[in-house]
Amino acid sequence: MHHAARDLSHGSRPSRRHAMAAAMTRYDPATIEPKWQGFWDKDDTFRTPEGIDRPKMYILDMFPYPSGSGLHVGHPEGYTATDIVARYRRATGYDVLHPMGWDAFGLPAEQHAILTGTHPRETTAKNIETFKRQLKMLGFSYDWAREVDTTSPDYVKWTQWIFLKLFERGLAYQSEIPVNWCPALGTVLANEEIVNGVSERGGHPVERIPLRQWVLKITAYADRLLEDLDHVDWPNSTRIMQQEWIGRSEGAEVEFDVAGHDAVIEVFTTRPDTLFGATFMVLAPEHPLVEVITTPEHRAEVNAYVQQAKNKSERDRQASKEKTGVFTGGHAVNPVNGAEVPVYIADYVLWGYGTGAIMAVPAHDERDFEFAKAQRIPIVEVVSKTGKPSDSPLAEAMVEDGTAVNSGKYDGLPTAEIKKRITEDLEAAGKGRARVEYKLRDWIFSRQRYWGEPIPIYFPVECEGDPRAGDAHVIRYDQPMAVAAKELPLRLPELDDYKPGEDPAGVLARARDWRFFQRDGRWFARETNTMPQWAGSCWYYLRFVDPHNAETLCAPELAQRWLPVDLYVGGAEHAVLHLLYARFWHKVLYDEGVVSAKEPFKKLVHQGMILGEGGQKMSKSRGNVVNPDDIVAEFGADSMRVYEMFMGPLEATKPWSTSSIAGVRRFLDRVYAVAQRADAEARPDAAMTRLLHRTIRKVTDDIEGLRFNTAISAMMVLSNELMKLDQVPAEAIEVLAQLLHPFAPHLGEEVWEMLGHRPSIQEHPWPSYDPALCEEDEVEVPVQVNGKVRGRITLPKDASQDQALAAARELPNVAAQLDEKPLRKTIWVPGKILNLIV
RNA sequence: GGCCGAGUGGCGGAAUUGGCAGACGCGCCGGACUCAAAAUCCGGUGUCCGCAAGGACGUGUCGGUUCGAGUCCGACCUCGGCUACCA
Repeated sequence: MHHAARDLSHGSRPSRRHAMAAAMTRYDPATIEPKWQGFWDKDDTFRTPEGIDRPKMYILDMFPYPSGSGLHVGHPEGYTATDIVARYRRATGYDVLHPMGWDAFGLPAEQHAILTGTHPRETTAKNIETFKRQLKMLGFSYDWAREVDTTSPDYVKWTQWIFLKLFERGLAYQSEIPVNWCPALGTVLANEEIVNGVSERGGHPVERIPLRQWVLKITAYADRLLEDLDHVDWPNSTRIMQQEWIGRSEGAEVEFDVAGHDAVIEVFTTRPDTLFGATFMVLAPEHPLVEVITTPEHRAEVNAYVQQAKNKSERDRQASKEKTGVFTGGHAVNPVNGAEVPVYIADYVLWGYGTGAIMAVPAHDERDFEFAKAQRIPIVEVVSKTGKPSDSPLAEAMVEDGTAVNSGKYDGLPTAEIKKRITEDLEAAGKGRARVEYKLRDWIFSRQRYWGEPIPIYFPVECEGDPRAGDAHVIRYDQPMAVAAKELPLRLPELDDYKPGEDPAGVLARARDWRFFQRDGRWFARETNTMPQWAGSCWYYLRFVDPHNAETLCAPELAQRWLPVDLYVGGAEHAVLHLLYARFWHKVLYDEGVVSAKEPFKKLVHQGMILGEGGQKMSKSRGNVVNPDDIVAEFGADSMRVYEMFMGPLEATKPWSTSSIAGVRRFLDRVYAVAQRADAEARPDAAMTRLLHRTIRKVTDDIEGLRFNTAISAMMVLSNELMKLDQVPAEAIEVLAQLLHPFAPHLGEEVWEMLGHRPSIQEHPWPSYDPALCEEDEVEVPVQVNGKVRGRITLPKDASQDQALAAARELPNVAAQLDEKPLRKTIWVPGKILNLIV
């Protein structure tokens, strides 16, 4: 244990007499919590140290979107967890970076602006103020000098700077692509922002129209994003989700000549080994060859199907799993055997993946099997488990590996082998080659909104007069030009009206004075799209490292000092999108030389959801929302913090219980009460010494393992034992205060001060334990007969089997059993159990 | 349908490596203090049988491995989250 921490030389030394004589004061969080929050502010207790001689620890929360409704009880869960680790690490000699900021661009403030005319900037500032007040009220040890706000011009400048780097590297490009246009929201949505065919926010219908968009080439980083998942300490489920999202698959592209046309249908398949079983082909309805190969007698039917597929919303496509499609009348030639197979169109083939066309092998693909059944297309088995073709027709698709059959010269080869051989042969014949496909698509990066970062690009304008006056003009979108870095940030124009218009160019298109400008006598037009909300959160962890740097987004030596983030805590809902986008930008910045760590977040933990009292999701409509302001007013911030950590494992979903938080408050009341009885003369006896050491060990280990619920339980046990003492050793209270302070920092500081020490408690070294003092001299060991406990014996901790057996024979219960039957076997696990088999 | 996770008292949960199931807290019951109540403190509290000593049963279900299973293996049931025609 650290003896320096017991220096009682200054301040009032609490004596037993003193404590007994003075009237006991009640624990009053409403007084002590503001007191210590004021002290921390004045003392600058949580400023991030700037030296480099001590080990560093970067502990980060997913920063919140400051919504109008203020903090939810779910927020403090993760924030308390990281705060405990931050305070614990400071006390154990680390330089800690623990910052907080605001992901403040976003639709709600803009929607509010549309309704009320209030500028989103004002709404956002007000909401930030509320959030910050609430976070301060909870006593989190953030270094507020590093606060960042993604909407501040200073921050936007660097978000735009990163965009320019992406543009320079060819990773940001424009594309005229069918996008998810949501008329109600007046914007385009990313695939991820659509759930069940309607917008994630608001549930509005979404239609697909072709529009010019900015797209980020995240697919160029697919392999690195995949491979580096092996080097992060993340929840397995999250790594799997990212792997599946990236969706790498190895296969081959194969060319099928179209019979009677000078055209080729290119397909991607992961099963080139099943080529001999390809009994038909399917094109996506959007495939350009549909026009070419459709025969006159099928044209009407095909056109109708294409039209129907176009009108079908994503939701309708998903609603039915039934395989529909029509025959085009065209045929294609299988390159391995020259067979002519019919070509269909069907909407189960997606235009956005692979080549938008497949070779269909009904015998070995469930979807093709269903389609073939519906269309009465022959099914040819080319893989079998036994190495021989089946006697009866297949009842379902056989999708597993096996041995090739009905495949000409490849018969008898195992699946892996024929895949390789057939791909090589196709390549030699110029009819195919190995190919890797990803589910991951490039990231549609533009939004037609106001409250986002303007994309720092402009275009030449061909115009006879003044485009601001509405004179006819042509914007040369094919000649995008980067805004000069020294002109950043490119600020948003002021508007009177934020309503989305019918113009898919976005709200900013209406700000003509902003949009058009003249330079050297020529007109130019700014990009009117803004960035999606993800942009700011892609790199905020980096800005926290060097938040006020005006020269660069983050000095490389500081990035080197602090990155990667050692512990990142946030909701599982960001398992894919935010975490994948941030990793992508990080890797670009790595290539750019800004950061030297390959991955931004080393260890990641998702806190679980907090449900309402009844076990239901908290929601306004259920009326079961718990407001942190109310809880703090009634029980105090420390009770709220300790309760949220005591509810259960950090990662678990768990229901709120107001009577349980009252129990936690009683625990803190008792700590405060017993602290007033601290006696500097009293010494802990052997049993208390052992308990102290064991508690230090348990709490230390549990904090490191993020098992806060069991750490709190151990401290409750300690305080219960201290309550029983007539004379309470001050050194025991010191230990309790130190162990408790990361969880209940205000009470920790208060007790520390009551003991006569100078604040802050976290500047005093964390207590250490002696493993030898944790051990009992004697252990109580259960005695089993035939696996059932029949009694207990108390033995020295290193007792032998013979000693144990002798002691066991003394137990009447055991002796009776042993008298009846002979002892056949003895199992002795020292210190754990004695099991006698009779 | 696929993937991931979880099923333990009235409730939240504990048991980190196969070794006393139910730590700690809530709730409930009893007691002390009080004229009384609240607060606080003390004791009890898995279920069943028993006056008791004690015994039987018990970690979603069924089976297996083991001296011994909440923990390991196999099959299944239920709940939650994510995902959903990616060739």
